[in-house]
Amino acid sequence: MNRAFFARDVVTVARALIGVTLTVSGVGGTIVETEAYDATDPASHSFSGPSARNAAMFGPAGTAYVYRIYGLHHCLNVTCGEGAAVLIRALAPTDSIAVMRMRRATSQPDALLCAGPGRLCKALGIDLAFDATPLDAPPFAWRNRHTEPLIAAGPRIGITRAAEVPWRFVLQGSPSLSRRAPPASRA
DNA sequence: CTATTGATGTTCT
DNA sequence: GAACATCAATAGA
Repeated sequence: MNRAFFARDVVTVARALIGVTLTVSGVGGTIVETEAYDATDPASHSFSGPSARNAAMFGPAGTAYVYRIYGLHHCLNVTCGEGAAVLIRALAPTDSIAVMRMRRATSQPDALLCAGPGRLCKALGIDLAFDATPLDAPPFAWRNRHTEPLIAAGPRIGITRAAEVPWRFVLQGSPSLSRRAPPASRA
């Protein structure tokens, strides 16, 4: 993935990331769930303008936006410029699964090691030190998908404002989603 | 299987 | 103070 890949419409990027494989220092998997947020969106951290926390969202496309949520967990986004970003919500583990299992300290099946934004960050070792760092350079690495995935769209998870906007995208049928696929699917 | 609750700290009003 | 792009453990059907 190069910088131009991320510097597009945020919904386009959110859909284009499904099926792409992301690793951090060689640990990771295939992206199966994303959500789009932009500056005109009441649910977005960027809606009320720049702040100390969301500065990365207003920086260049192709950087990480990492924030702490509920005091306990982290969430990873890829920025698309102009206050827009895609939240990476779930991966299907493929690379260095043993490392992810150790970091997560769980007996859950492999498929669930990165099934959720907080779980994903813990498995990949992502914390606030990664905020505002470039995504087109180590430790980040990307592998393009080679076939067009079957994507379903639905409402985003865990928000209260703009709760009906269908900007959550999932790889249909994946066992690694943070929740089941939305009922209404759209290609 | 679904529903509920506690943990925990930063950001925003 | 309240809200928060969450998770794991527990209780009940």
